[in-house]
Amino acid sequence: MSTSYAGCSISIVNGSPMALTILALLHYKPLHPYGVQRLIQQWGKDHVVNVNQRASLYRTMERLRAEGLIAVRETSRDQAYPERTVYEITEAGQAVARQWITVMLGVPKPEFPEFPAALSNLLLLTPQDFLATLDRRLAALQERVDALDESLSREAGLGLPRIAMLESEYLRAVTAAEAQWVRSIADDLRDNRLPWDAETLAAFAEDQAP
Amino acid sequence: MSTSYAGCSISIVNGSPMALTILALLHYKPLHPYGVQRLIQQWGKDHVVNVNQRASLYRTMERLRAEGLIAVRETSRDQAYPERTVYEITEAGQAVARQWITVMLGVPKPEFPEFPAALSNLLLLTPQDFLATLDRRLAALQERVDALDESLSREAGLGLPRIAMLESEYLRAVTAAEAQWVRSIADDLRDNRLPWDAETLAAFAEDQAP
DNA sequence: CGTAACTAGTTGACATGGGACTAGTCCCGA
DNA sequence: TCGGGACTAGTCCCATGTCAACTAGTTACG
Repeated sequence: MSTSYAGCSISIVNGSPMALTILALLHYKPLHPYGVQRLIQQWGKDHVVNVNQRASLYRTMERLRAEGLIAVRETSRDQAYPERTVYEITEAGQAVARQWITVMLGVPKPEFPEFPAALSNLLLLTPQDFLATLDRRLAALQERVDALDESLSREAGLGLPRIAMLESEYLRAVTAAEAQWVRSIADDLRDNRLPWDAETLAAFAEDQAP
Repeated sequence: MSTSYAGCSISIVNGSPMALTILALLHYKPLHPYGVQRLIQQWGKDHVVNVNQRASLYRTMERLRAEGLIAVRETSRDQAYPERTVYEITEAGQAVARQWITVMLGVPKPEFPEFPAALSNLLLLTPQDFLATLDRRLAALQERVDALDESLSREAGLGLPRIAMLESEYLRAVTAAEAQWVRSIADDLRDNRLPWDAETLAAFAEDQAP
């Protein structure tokens, strides 16, 4: 499951938050899938990895095993509990994890979030509806920022070093920026600094694609 | 394909950038799938909707048709070209589009981008590697901001009203915020304001999960 | 003692994204 | 005039991710 280009063999499996986090946790100690889930929740990382739906978790770990990045250490049956398969990371897994994290950090991935897509189809709404909706979003964003601030100061209170909180710091920064932008647009709209001429737009559309 | 709660029937199909954009374009005029793709590219919206892979486009339109949000207007065969199926929006489609856009604007969707996930597993890297990687990301982000600035000023030059450029404005704002954060972290790291004590972290991990 | 919540893992349906492939048409230059 | 490259239009497969439900045993609580 790997191709080689010019002698440099690269793994085909592409990184994902889920897969990287699993490798990182197994780097720390061998675990069974459910243990991975609990650790992620315990360390409060469930804001960066979607681990609430276990389906992806089990599927991803099976995939990593098939690729040889992790290996079964033991399958222990604790009384009548379902069988737990404990995995450990392989050397290949350690190398790939380092490779993935480098790419994920260094290359911003083009993503297609819903909000800008909705923004580009504003003509379907009235300015009044738009304004009300922006206010709803703003409130939700503000809540998120507050929650991040709280968890940041809680973790700082525990004496955690700053590098251990960078992901929350980052999320806080971009969420706050989004909130600020939304607020400025809402203000412009309220004060009539954002002319809403549906006709001009329609005319442009006619022009461009007859 | 719809459930009703307390008499208020809501559609099961959940919105997506792709689906909303299709409905919006068909609201403007009937089109066949390939025409939708061209129109999106022509209007420069391919930064907010991933339309380069046609597979999703055809699948989504088939789904919308099955749900009754769009309908086949005609299937015309232009000489020896493959058969083109032209779709038009239905009344249900218009209502659902308005509903979707309200939700997509008003409710920030929890997303799990790669960057924070990678940030939370920094221990796999050396500070030197991390710094080099941040610089790569910063350069890429700066390029994006420049490209957005350029397209904004080009569109403004054409006389397009500001509401027609909100999505680029938004992307510019959040991308610039991300770039600024990355730069500040890189600077802190360079000036040793970001202590990198792997041992302290490991000790914490031991404490929390024995 | 019963029921609710937790532990663990599984399954199926469905959506998205990337890449490749077919197959015909049109244009441009050697 | 012939061949290559670009465009038109649609299809298929694979990998991955998300949601929701289902099983089935365990612990806790009233």
